[in-house]
Amino acid sequence: MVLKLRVAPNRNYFLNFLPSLHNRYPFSTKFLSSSSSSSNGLETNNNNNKEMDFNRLFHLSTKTHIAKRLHALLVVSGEALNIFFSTRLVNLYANLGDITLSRLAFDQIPTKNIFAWNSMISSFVRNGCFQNAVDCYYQLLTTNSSRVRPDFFTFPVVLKSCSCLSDGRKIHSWVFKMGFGLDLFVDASLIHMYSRFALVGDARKVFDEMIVRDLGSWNAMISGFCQNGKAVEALDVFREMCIKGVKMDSVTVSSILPVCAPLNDLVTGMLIHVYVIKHGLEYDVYVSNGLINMYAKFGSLELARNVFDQMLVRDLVSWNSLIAAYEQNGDPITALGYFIEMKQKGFQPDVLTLVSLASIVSQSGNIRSSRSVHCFVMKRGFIAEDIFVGNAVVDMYAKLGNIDYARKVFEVMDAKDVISWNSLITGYTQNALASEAMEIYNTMRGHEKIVPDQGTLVSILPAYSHVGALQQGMKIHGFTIKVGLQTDIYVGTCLIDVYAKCGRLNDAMLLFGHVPRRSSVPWNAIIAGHGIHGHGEKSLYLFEQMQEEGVKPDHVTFVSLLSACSHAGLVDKGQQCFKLMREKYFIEPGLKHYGCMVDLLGRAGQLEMAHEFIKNMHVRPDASVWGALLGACRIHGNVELGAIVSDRLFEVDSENVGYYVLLSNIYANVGKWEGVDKVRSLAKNRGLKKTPGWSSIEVNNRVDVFYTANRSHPQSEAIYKELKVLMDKIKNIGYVPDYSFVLQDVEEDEKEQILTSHSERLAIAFGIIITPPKTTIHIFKNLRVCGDCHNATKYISKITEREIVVRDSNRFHHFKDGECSCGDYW
DNA sequence: ATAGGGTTAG
Repeated sequence: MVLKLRVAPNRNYFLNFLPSLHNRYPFSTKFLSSSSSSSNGLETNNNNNKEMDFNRLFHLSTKTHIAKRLHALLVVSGEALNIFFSTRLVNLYANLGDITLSRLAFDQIPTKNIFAWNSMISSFVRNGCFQNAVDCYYQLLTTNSSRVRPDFFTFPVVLKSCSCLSDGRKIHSWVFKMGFGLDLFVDASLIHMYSRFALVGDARKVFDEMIVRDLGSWNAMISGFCQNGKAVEALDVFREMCIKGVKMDSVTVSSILPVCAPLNDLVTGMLIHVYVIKHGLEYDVYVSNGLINMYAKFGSLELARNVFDQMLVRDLVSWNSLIAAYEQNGDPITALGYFIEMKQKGFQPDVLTLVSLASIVSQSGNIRSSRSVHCFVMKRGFIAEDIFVGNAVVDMYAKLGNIDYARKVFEVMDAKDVISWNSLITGYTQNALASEAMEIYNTMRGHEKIVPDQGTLVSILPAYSHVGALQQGMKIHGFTIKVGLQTDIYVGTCLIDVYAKCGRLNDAMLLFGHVPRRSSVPWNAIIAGHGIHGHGEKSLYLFEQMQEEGVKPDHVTFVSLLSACSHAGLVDKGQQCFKLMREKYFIEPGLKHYGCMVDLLGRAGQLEMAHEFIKNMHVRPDASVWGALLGACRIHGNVELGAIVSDRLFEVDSENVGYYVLLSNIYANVGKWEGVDKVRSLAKNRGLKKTPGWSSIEVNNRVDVFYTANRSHPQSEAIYKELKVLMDKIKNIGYVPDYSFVLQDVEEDEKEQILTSHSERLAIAFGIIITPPKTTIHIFKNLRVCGDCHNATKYISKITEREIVVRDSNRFHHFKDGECSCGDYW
């Protein structure tokens, strides 16, 4: 049967009559020779309409299998060798995303002209095969035919595919030698290429040497600056372009929009939006996506959402941008809603979606969802491939407090950059695992390629503050000066915190004088620093000064301030601050503020008032609030209220051993041993173990740690001997052991032994042995300092004529000449 | 039949 094509074939013809051909292989020359004469061959109408018919077929080929049938048809009709059609096939397959077939079609062309070469090269580029594109270009250069030379069309594509700078420079010199340098397209590509390798200077040089420029040239230069973070230069070129009367288009707009936020220039952004609406550019997805991102960065979620709603066509970037907009503005619930909607609309999440998703999960604190995100990411192998996703997952687990998982993911990642390390270090610091943070930081310093940045310092410094590692902190201080980060407010603030928490308040103050202080961040640190040293009046003074300098206090400022008041016993001032916070600065108190207030009233002995205060709270009190009141009950020996409070406390947190210890303290203090037993068995039944108390001291760049009643330290014997001598001496001048701090119901001499082996005393004795006379001793204790140790230390400071600075989990105690800076109020 | 310049991240 012979088919005669009297009319141009349509889509149905294509689909219904050609499957057998397609199955037999589109490129076979055997098939070609047999088909031109034999039974199942096709005859095309050999008239002048032939080309038009194939043109239609090219247009109809929207899927690879249809394209293959067209290819087969070309073969059987003897047109496969036609250079026009075969070149179009190369492009057709490439546009359908099948670069292998495209390449095959190209290879089948016996005599390739420059059109064919250009098509092949650009096909590679369109499919992201940049190396193949460059290889193909070099192949073109070495081809025998002297007629086939690169032309104006060749260079733009090749430049786009340069994966390294040396290729780019080589091609630039070719362009120059062959005289293609004055072409608008070629020059725009050169500008683009140099910008991609962060050589904006070279790009600018090409731009400046251009005699004629079109919109594409301006766009290339503007985007070159934008993508290298040179926002000001980008806007300058943009303005110059406007002055020259060149009208911007959607490409200009989508390049320039991302620099509005870094420049904090919402006005320019909105003016561009107006222009966009006026010229109907909003129907371009790039433009609308750019607008969504810009508004999101300014926190204008409604405007971002408006742009999104008005879009006729949305792509993955639109969805990602909207999801990230809500996620980054602290609304994970809405963000998650859009993620679900996006999936319902059939969009496949990509790496950027997952980065947002990980943050959504950590913000909403949902541990179960974190597992599914992790699985999702693993299934696609993203963790190994994409540093961004891996880091986001590490960060997610760290923020959820699941630091072991964070560590596991970190270790599975193939490639790690400085952010990966920072995320893990921050994870450890924020979960109060300072020594692990320090260990990771030290490992990181072992990798030469990883250079610590601002984020690294901000992640490790709080660990040093936490354990009082002054010398390590000072090392970092030196480093910041070396790399020019000493004026960075975040690093500066962390250093202020380190000095303050290591007992060097003067140094902290000195540093405060050198850090830019227009933001509340350094103020909060220095106010808190004075607070933990018991200098409440100074904190209040600094707060006054802050207001005078026009710096707006935030909720952290008030936490620092209120806790400063509570440490110094400034009850009235504290209450005034609390009032000021709400009435002048319209800050609603959070749990931390309430906790400070309860602490403030409770320590001052206003237990009932504190209790009333809790009852009137606007939010549900958590363990820290009840814990503050329980602590006050301990100080003032109020057993009845203590029992009531602990009931409330164990309702919200039954896991924290510290509170059981506190309650048993209250009972032990008044000799109610049955109460002590009850609490102890309660804690035991719940499987809780007492946190071991330890104290540390940093001498000569090393930190020695002492555990209560432990004799494993190499100088243990000398330490206990020294303690014996000290105890005898201070008893002579009036020290009387206070056995109420001993929880065990044992004989008196045993009680004294227990008190003497408290970790802070071991550390102090060690300090006295190892440092020269009259040196100040700095001790760090992980729990609160024991009342009897506090008393003993006062006497020790007197007889040894030493200053002893003890930092416990709550505040500082400066012992000097038989007195403590806290005035026994803590 | 072939060409340049564009949006999202930890």
